[in-house]
Amino acid sequence: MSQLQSLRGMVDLLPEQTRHWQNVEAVAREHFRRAGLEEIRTPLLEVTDLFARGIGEATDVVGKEMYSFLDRGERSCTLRPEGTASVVRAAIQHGLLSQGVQKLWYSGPMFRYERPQAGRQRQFHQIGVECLGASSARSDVETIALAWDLLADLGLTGLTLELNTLGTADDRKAYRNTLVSWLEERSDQLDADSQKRLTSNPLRILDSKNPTTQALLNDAPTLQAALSADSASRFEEVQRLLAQLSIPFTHNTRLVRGLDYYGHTAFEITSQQLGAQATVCGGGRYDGLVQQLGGPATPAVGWALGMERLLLMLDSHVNTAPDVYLVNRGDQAETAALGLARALRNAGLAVELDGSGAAFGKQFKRADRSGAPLALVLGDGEVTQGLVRVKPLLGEGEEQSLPWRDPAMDLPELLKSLGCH
RNA sequence: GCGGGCGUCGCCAAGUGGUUAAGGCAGCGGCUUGUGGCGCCGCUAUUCGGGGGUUCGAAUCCCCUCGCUCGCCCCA
Repeated sequence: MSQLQSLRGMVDLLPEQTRHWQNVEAVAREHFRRAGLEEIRTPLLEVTDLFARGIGEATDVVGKEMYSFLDRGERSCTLRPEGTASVVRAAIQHGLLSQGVQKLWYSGPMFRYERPQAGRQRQFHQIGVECLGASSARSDVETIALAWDLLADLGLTGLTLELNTLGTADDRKAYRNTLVSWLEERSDQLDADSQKRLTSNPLRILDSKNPTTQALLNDAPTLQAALSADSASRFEEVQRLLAQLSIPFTHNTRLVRGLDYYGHTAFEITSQQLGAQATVCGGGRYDGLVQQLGGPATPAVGWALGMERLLLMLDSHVNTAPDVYLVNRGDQAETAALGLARALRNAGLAVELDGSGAAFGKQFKRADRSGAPLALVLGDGEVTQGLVRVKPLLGEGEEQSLPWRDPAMDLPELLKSLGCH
């Protein structure tokens, strides 16, 4: 293929898509504003060590999916594969954590070197929320509710909130041992992948998609049973508060997280519409991360949602029709139209200026297709008379001629008739 | 990293060894410098993702390669 094209898994967003993106971003921003969150923007490129220490050396994300390279100063750099580590790094670096609870949101591209498929790209985009410094079950639920309400407001239906607790690091360690010994006795019934995970990452076996493995797991010991009393009652509280807010959820005891920093509350919001990559939003509590990255012990909870996956589910129609379509033809008219379009735009109208100089008939066809409710018609005749014709395009309605000679002088009347103030 | 499916114009798509590569949509021009959503006419692929091979002859068969796509894995 000699044609230049984008790198595998790196996708262009054309106008047809960017309209939808902007819509989602605007709704999200509004929800964040109401919830008292502020935006943080961090670099796309970070020191590799940040992710190795933050996400976990043993995870797939760090182990085989990062875009890492040496820069000209021989530093190992990595294109961020997720947002949380960077946000935490920035909060530590700038002393934000000594200024009370930090409620932050971010959005932007993330990079993971994976085989692309439905809902999965190498450059993908997340919108995320991090709440640093809050430890209560209430803050977990407030954070979850923010995600839930945002998705609902975007018009998404058929979503499931899956909830679980991962307990404390000690809880997981204890559970890991019981699970491994239980599974080892039955390792002949496990699929090949899961047998491998028995040593590398046993908890991942819980969310295996292999049906026979899943069937086997029905009788396996649960993390639930291995929970300390504190962890268990904390989880009870989270569930109670969600019920209080009438947010439906299912307790999925097999829900685990791929990133090492999660503990206690973990959740995913999933949809059947998405194919294999069903999770549109995922997150949870990560009380140990800040300290692990060299900051003060700070409890935290957050989530991230995948823009591409979200947009796969959205079939909204965004109206991009201009307010008026300016039909113009003739030497004087074409010059005058340029000035009129500019003046109207500066007054706040969306004006599509036909630049073709084509026959009036052609221009009217385009005016119709543009979806504009009104056409303004300017020919040399109008210009000499100091007029512009205003013609309704949708339905019937009278065409009228309005005076227009100089934008600064005559615009108010014209605008008024166009429905502007 | 492993498996399946697919690659003909910006989009959809016919063609499955015989040679001028259908058609539709969109676009552009014209009928129509003066009123549209309709209609009619014309233009828009020296080429079938790329390279090599078989053949008198290839978009059609073979090999390699690139890409897309779906699933595993992983995750948002």
